[in-house]
Amino acid sequence: MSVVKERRERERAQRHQLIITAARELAETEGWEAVTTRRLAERVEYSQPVLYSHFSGKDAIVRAVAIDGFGELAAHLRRARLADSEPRQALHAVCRAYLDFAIERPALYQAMFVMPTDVKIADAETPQLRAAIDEIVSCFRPDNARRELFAEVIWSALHGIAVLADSGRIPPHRQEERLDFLVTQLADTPS
Amino acid sequence: MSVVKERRERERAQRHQLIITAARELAETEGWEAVTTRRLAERVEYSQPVLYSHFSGKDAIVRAVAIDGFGELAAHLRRARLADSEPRQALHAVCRAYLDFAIERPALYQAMFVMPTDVKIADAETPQLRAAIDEIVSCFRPDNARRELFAEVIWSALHGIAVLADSGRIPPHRQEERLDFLVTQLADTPS
DNA sequence: CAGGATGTCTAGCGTTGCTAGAGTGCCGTC
DNA sequence: GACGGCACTCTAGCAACGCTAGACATCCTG
Repeated sequence: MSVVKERRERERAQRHQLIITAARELAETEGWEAVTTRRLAERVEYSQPVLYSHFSGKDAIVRAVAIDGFGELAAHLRRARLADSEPRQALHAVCRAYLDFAIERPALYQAMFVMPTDVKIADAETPQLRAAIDEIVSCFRPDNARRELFAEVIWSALHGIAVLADSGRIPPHRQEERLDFLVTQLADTPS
Repeated sequence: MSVVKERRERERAQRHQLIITAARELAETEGWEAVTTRRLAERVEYSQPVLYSHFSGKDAIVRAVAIDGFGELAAHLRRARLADSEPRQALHAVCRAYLDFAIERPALYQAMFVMPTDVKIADAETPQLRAAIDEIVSCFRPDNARRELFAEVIWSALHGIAVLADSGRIPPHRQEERLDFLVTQLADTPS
């Protein structure tokens, strides 16, 4: 492979990422309804069709943003978990980190978890998402046979709290109180 | 007011509801992305502009469907709660009823809780939604000072379980197990 | 230096939510 | 009972959307 081709591919990869970050920034500042292919193309200073040489369509761009987000979420949760060694506090820290992540990047969080994408099971298909959830699982002892189930329920609760607060359906204050209650009740498990 | 005018208004109210139910049926059979103003107009056998004489726009139609859903959800939960007199079992029954509702009418549930509407705080503005949530609150003893908070967290968890299962992010089987765990852990509260 | 492949752009298609203005028919008044 | 006016509905069209075809330019290869 020639040197030129390598450079081309490198530039292409850069532009690929540029599109993703541009879409994300546009969504974070003006909301996803403002992310149109025209505005996005203008933002990356190319014409519309180049978007389609990188992604199969707009949905694929949103999905790419979401996958980026999964990786960041996993890192964010891992950092929180390792900061506290006590398992009980670790769960608390991870849960708080999850809610912080959702609240500080609402648009990114939407792309990851509420917008209609076909990112399915939190498993092999998207290892970053699997890794993020595993951070919750890891807060329980390895010999806990039901820790997978516990993590699913805690994740669900966190997700519910995040989206219902974001849409104003539950009052945004008292999030800390809700978090305390959730962890207190779900942390000490019978088994 | 003349008799004719009354009849007109009655017919108009009927058509109003016809639009709402048509939108809902279309969404439930083909998904919300298939609900366009043209298809909806064709379905109610009128031209597009009549929709705008009833609703300010498509969003308002979705919101009307959602509000209808809130009322149904409230009735559904109330029925479940009153079937069991034991408070502990009542909470279990209400939670199961909530998940059933979400799973059996996914499109309606989406309009109510995931699509971007400006239905805000679960309070005065939309009494039907408030009534639905109060069914969860009512599962706790009136002298429980924190029952409002408990209900919010349980609602959040139920919502999370519902949407993550619907989008295939957590395996759809074992919903019963998750429900059991949730109720067992959150039902007996310290206070 | 020509030929071909690669890559980008202009232009446009079909569909979307929504609206203006024409047309129609029904009502209440004299 | 004819008529003027009003309420109502429809046809037609706008701007913006996601997406694509085909022309044009640019660069590497033989």
